This record gives sequence, structure tokens and C-alpha cells, in this order.
Amino acid sequence: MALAHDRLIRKLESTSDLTAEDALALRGLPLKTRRVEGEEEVVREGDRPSDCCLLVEGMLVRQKTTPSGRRQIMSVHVPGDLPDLQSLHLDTMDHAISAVGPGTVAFIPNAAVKDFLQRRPRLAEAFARDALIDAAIHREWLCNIGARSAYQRTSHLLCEVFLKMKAVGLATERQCPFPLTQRDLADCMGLSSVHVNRTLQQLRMEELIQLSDKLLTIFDLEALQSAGEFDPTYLHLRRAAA
Amino acid sequence: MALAHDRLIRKLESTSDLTAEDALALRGLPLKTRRVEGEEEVVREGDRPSDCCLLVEGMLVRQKTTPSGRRQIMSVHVPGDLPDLQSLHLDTMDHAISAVGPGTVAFIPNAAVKDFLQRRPRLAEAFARDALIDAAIHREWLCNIGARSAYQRTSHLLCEVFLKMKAVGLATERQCPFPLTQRDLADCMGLSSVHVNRTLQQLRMEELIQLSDKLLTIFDLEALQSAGEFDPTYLHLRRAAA
DNA sequence: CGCCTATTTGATCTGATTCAAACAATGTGG
DNA sequence: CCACATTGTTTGAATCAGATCAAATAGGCG
Repeated sequence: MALAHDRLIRKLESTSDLTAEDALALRGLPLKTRRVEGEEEVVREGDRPSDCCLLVEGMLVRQKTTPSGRRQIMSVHVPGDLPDLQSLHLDTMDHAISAVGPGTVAFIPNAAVKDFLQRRPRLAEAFARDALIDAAIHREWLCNIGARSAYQRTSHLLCEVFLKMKAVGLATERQCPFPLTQRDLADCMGLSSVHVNRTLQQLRMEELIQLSDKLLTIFDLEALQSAGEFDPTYLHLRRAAA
Repeated sequence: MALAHDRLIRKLESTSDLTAEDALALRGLPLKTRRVEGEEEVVREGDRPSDCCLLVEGMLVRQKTTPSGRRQIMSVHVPGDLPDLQSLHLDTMDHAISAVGPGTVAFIPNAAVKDFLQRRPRLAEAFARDALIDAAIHREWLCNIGARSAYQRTSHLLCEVFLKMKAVGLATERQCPFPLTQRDLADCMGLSSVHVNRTLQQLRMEELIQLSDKLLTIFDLEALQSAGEFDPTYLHLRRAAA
């Protein structure tokens, strides 16, 4: 599966400095791809996965459902991401990974990854960076949910997803695929979907964005960033993305 | 500084399986301790730290301040924690680390840690686990802020801090030091301090807790846990703590 | 067409914020 | 030892951002 390896390499290049040799080595990773649909749970809370999952096409989210039945989405993933790198070191999943719309995921046996990283310290470094960036994104989300208004949160989230897509080459200058529903957005931001709807209307009215048919268009990225207090530092992208 | 090494060992033992030899090796880590006071910023946002910081006594929080001036606390740290392990792999700090009340921190040169971990794969594993647990805690906080009521959030946070303190041997059966002010708690949970005050009053009235003079007493941990939908799995503690 | 899911709109309600002031505890300097 | 600044907690009242409930509309699709 050339595509899966391409995505992974492109992703790692967006956050780390890979040599041609590194890239070549990555292509040696054994993996099995699988089609996913709709809201499918790719990894379940409580699982003890033996494989590590790589997103190839579509989007994934990591989420938990509280005992009282509320869903919280903790991160949104784009192709090339390894959303459960943690399973390399922590045995039990403390959250689920679900598809958002149709897509493709690839699975790499944990043992293969561990073995691989042991022999390639440069790539081990890249993977470690990736795990830490993951935590940095979580922290920014904490800020977003805990310290910003609905309007700011929404703008911020849209900027993040757009820039992540752009960093892996899946966005044009102004648009990117956007399979998340308003309900999904609400669960990302700790808001109700009704309120998300109204907030999006405002952003549309102000001609900052357009969001329809699973396609996001950002008319004025700079304005959207300042509306959401968005500063891309926390993404730790190698080249300035904004 | 025997104490600093003791704390670190105790902390790592709470989440990983160390051998006597590992512990001995850890005592070889070179470090400089320093007294900290009040709200002192130990590491600043934007810094490029050359040392990695270990909390010895007191508490630390990681926090950001948004452009509009709101503070968000992203984690609370207890003695033995390494709150900026990320600086080993990411050069720029995307958040600050501040003291909460008086305490002691120790600094270990990044280079020394890196070198050390290279020669001790078992401990490298323990450190990696620690970094991933950090992210797991961030995710639980996202749930807490995004999907729970003020009453639940507060109960949950109190449970977490208490169990973390207990895991490193700094709590008795029912009590632990608790230097956070109501304002700090508010900034942890995305609430106003006025509302935190009222919520604490409720928890006191229900005789679940007592909180005064920087000392937290939990009268009924089980009840507090269920009030906060608290499930300690995400802390990934080696032995059941609850 | 009828079914299902997503978006939109309106009306109402409430948890939490904000503002303001009082109160308590602690420390500081004269 | 007292006046007084300082910081944290507590209380009350007014207000608001966002939730909830309910229903309408719109789009895919078998």
C-alpha cells in the first residue's frame, strides 16, 4: 500500500526532519489496510490493541462517553496521523477511536513498530515528537474549551483542522474536506449542536467561512485566526503553516 | 539531594515497574535544586529550556494565558512529577509552569537525561509511559471541562489530586496538602471562582469533603468519586489506587 | 415516495458569570 | 502593638451565554 506509507511519511515530515533514508526505511513497515465507514469504532475503550493504527484516508476522532451519556471528542485526526501511538506503552485504551465518515485505516503490529524504532533512533525521535505534539494539542483544546467563548472556540477549531490538513497536503489555499457534522463539532467543543449551528451562521454571515457538503472554505484565514485567538505554535509544525 | 531522587523514584514506581538496579541508576542523575515561592513562574511560555524540571516539594501547575487574559491551568503536579518532559523533544515551550505556594524544584540538564535514557532502555520506557499518561490526563480533563457540570468537575478534580498525592505517599487515608486557591481551581475547570466557592460549599454541606488551611480532607472518597464520575483508569497507576 | 439523518429556527429556561461589597486571615512597617 | 495593606473567601443581586425542548425544513437514498 504505497498510499499509506506516503501519508505517514508526509505527516512525519510536517513535524520532523526526515532524511531520504528514513523515508525509505518507513516504507518497509508492514501494514494491513482496512476500509471504515460512518461512525464505526476503530478501537474501543478498554481494548488492549496489538496493532497501532494509521489513518490513510478520511478523518478519525478520539472520544470518550461519560457515564451520564455525554460524548467528548478529544482530538481530530487527518491522514498520516497515528492516533493511538500510546498503545505502544500503555496497555489499556482509555478512550475510543472512531471514524468520521468513510475512510481507510492501516494497522501495523505494535511489535513491528517497537522493533523498528529500536533500530532507527532518528525515527524514534520523530515518533516521540509526534506523541508530545499530541499532548500539546490536548492542552490547546483545554484552553479552547475552558477559556474561550463559543465563537472563539469554533473559529479556533476550524483553523486547526484546516492547517493540519494543509500540512499534509490535503488542502488547497482556501479549502479542505470537512466530514465533521455540527453534532461532532459540538462534542469537540463542549457545546450543544444548536449553538454550534448559530455560531457557524455568524461566521458565514461575516464571510469568514463557508461550510457545506463536507467541504470547508476559509475566505479570510487571518481574520478567522484572530477571531479564534489562534496561534499555530502549539502544532509545532516544521515550517510556518499560517 | 537524596529527597529529590527519592521523589522521582517513588513517582516512577507508581506508574512503572522498576528494579532495584533502575532505582540505583536514577540516583546517579545530576541535579540542582532550587526553592520556589508563591506564584513564581518556573518555566515561561516561549522558553527553550536546557534543563528538565523535577518537582520535589509543593505543587506546580502548567498554564497558558489567552490573549484576552483568561488563564487556563492544564495540569496539576505533585512531587516526583516531571512536568516538562516534553522539552526533551520539542524546543519551544508552548505553556508556562508555575509554582502554587512554596516548594522545591530540581533541574536536570536535558543532555544528561537524554544520555541516561539512551543507556537505560527500561527507564526510557518508564519515562515514555509517563509522557503518555500526561496526555491521558489531559484527555480526561477535556472530558471534565467539556462534558461535566461544575459539581462533577470539582469532585473529579479533587479525586484526581488526592489520588496522585496518595500514589507518591504524600496523603494519609483521608487527607492531603492542598495549596490551590479557589481561583486556581476555577482556572483548572473553566469556571469562575465565585461558582467554585458555591460548589465547594455544597460538597462541604453534603459532608463529602473539608477544605481549609491548604488541607483537603475527603470524608467519603467513594461518594466523591461517583459524584464526579471519577474512574482512575486514566491515571494508569500500577496498583489500584481507589 | 417515504425514511433517515443533518441542519435550521423559535421559544424558554438555567447554570454559571459578573459586579460589588463584606469579611477573614495574614503579614508589614512604623 | 496597632494601623493598614494584601490576599483569599464568602454573600447577594443582576445578567447572560448557552442549554434545552420542540418543531420545521432540507437533503440524500433505497
